[in-house]
Amino acid sequence: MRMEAERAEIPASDSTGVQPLRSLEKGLRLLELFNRETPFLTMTELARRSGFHLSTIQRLTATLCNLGYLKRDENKRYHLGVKVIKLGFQVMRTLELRTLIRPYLQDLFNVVGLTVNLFLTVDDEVVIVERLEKHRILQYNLQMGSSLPMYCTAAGKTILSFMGEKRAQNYLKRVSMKPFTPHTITDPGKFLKELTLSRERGYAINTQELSLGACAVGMAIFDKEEMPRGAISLACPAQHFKMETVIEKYIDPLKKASRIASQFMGNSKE
Amino acid sequence: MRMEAERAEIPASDSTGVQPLRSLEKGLRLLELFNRETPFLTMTELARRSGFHLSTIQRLTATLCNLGYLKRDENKRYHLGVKVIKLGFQVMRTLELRTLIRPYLQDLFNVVGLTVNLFLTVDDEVVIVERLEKHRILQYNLQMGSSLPMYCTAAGKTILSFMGEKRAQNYLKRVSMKPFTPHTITDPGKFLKELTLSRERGYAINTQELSLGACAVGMAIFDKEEMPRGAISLACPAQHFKMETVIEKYIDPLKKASRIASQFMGNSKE
DNA sequence: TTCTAATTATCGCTATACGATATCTCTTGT
DNA sequence: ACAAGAGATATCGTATAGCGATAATTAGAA
Repeated sequence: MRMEAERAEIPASDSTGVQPLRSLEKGLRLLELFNRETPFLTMTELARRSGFHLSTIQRLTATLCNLGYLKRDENKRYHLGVKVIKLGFQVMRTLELRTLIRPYLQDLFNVVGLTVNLFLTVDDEVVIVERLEKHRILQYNLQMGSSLPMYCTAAGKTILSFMGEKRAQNYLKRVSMKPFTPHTITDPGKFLKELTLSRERGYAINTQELSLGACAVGMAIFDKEEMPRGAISLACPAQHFKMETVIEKYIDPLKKASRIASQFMGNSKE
Repeated sequence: MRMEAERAEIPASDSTGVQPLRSLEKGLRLLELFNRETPFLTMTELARRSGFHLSTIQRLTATLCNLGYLKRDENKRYHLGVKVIKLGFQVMRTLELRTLIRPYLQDLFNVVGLTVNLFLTVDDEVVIVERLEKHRILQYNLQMGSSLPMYCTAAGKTILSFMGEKRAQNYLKRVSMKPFTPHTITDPGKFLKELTLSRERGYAINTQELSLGACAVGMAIFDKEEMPRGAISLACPAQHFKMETVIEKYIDPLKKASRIASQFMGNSKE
């Protein structure tokens, strides 16, 4: 019975008829449990968070440790192994979009003189894939590879706004809207209203919702199916820039860059 | 029979009595096949390179695609998925040594005024875990997370020099010493001689062996078992600096930093 | 077109991964 | 110091998940 419940958490592979490999799925799920909030996890914590049987955790951790994907410290806490880094950076090299769009981002950067970010969607977050930094404003040390929530970033919000009401609502069910600053939107109703507004005008704004003193405007990037896959955002310190003037002055170059990026993703609209 | 041969490639988990999970191992092995030389691989190529049965590849790729760890382009070539990035950067955040040693690397950087790199060993390569860049000299765009061969880097050579004759020889059996420049050492015998020299003086030198115009000196970092686990290196453009004077002037601060790093790794020598 | 190579789908067998349980190792409180 | 409890390891019989073979399909090349 408990076993059934466990299985239920991993939906069957539906994209193809090939049977999915359960232990591989579980192993990767386990790796994903290590994040900013919980970089160190013990066996029982892993069991609790994953829902997997403790014996399963034993086998998974042993295997992952052997391969260098997990390490264990003297307190028997596990953390991700250095080996994972190599994979991570291999992806950065591979990402076609990133290399293709880079010169255009540089152009954008030269024109606007603000921090330029290229985001891609991963699960329920956005990951910085390219970044040209102007001002050091954030509390956080953002860099390429950093992943951020969608509900408090301009990039995430514009992406969500184009995913459709249904999907946005499901997103809100999944995540908890933890307030990063007093400006963080934590009310789902209010958030959905702003998504509508964002979709209508074609861009989303973040006013100090992730980090005090930091504002941004983001425009989505679409693939060939017209689905938002990522976004480009301009970020600036709140005290030196008025968002309205930033938008008025720079929305066109931003639009241009995001359209080019969309084209690189196979989008051919207009 | 063929099955047996396949199994033989994955040695049994020996660190603990727990049985290893074959399909998890295979899945991760598959991901590791994607590297700088071969960022895109088709199913049959994967089968060839891994030695796994084609049916196995089917299952592995399907599972990994579902989870977002692999993507497939329109030509049915697979490449690593964006999801891997998140894991990669989570490691960077987690790495204790990196955060602990950072201020000391900054000190070192201020004193020497050369590019400072912190490397950790991963498999048969060294991975840049922290980097303070002074001169833009390399052909390659090195950055945090980049992985490099050991046989043509100061960091890799000093690490190898302290791993013991036996292990160094095994290393040489595994890797092919592809020449990056005319200065790259490609003769195993000559290389082993230099390792001996490096061990005796306590540091290794790289004279344009990876990239023309780039020199470096590296010192190893040891863990509590006196095993080299990484290295700190100073890099500079060859035409503006004489290696002998660099070493004479800066070997002491470099030694100091690498000793502190060793202490952070639990090493308590002297 | 035909031939070849690669990809996708199907299936029965058995090694494999499963969960339960027992043992061992800690920490914590009395 | 000892007991109690929680957590980590080891063991084991069983069911099933993953295995390889092979067939069917598609895509390219000649």
